[in-house]
Amino acid sequence: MKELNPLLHSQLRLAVMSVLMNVEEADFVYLREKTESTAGNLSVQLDKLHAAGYISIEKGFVGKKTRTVCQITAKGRDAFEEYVDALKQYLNIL
Amino acid sequence: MKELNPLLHSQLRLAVMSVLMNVEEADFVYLREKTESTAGNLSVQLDKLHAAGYISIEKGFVGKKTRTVCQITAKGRDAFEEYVDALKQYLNIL
DNA sequence: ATCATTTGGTTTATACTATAAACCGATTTA
DNA sequence: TAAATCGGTTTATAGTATAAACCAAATGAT
Repeated sequence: MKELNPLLHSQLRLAVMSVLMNVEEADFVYLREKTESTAGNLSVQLDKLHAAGYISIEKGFVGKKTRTVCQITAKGRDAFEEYVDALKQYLNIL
Repeated sequence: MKELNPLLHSQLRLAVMSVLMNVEEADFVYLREKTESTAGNLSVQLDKLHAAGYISIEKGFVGKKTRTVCQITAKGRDAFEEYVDALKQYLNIL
């Protein structure tokens, strides 16, 4: 049986990736609201996705406020699709 | 966003449930081979599924050898289907 | 007959993970 | 000025997955 990429087999990271698959970019606040997660948890999981090269993270400013913008990378896209394929084996459906 | 049932959101438990969804019953050895897991890990995860009421476990004999037979329960079936539905949200593939 | 190996598991130790609480510096509001 | 809010990060902790170590019974080898 194919392995389920453990980096993606996590509720919050999967939710983040799912959002980023369907949008050009998303900032920290938007992701926190969309995934209904706490800022702490989100921060940690974004770091892991970034460390894996699955997303890019850019910190900038809007006026005087910081803004953290995330995008999925090509590698992240591939990994997500592979994860979905592997999952299909486990579910025997979809 | 719907929660992903943490009892099912585990690689091995999900694999076990997936097998049991498609077969009338399965014994320990078959599950170990089919899921390519170690006996220790499988034993622990079967207990958890049993404790949750998702599977039944019957220990008997074939000749002089012990045989542990598992079956998915109605509750397990429901939980599995709900898990799949929730997952679809995360994967955006309705 | 006895020693070693295999079979079918269970228990236990460990390393990893997810998560929220606590925190921080800057900014806005009172 | 003080207090509350915003946008996060760091850290402490509980929970989880996993394999290693173990066990008792059965089988195989000498």
